[in-house]
Amino acid sequence: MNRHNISSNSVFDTGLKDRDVYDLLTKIPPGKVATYGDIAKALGYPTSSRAVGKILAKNPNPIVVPCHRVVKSNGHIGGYAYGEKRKKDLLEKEGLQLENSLVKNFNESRFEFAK
DNA sequence: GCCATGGCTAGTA
DNA sequence: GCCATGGCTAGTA
Repeated sequence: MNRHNISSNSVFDTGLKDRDVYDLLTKIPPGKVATYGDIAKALGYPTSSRAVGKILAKNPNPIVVPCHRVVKSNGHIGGYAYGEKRKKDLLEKEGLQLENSLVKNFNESRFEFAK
């Protein structure tokens, strides 16, 4: 951080913006999931899946931003700030079928972002 | 240097 | 389950 950047999300930043990630997440309806890579791609950073994970780890507001609807590309549910158990419970409550930590019918459960 | 990834492989059931 | 990779960021100079 320096005098040219008021924050890491400054308009002078060239990278992925936290705000854009959070905004996009609010579009995923209950019962659907997206992958870290999907989010990155939809925002124009096709190789930034790990950066998305780090942004979600900062977990701004779990009430309005459904971080729990973001999973790994192989269907594993991935991590969660409040523990994987909690993530599973939330996803199941929303109607997703899980087998251990894997999303059943993964393809059918994926949300497609508008292009 | 880290890591809430991803994808490929070995090894079990 | 392992490891290669990308991209962020803490922390030094």
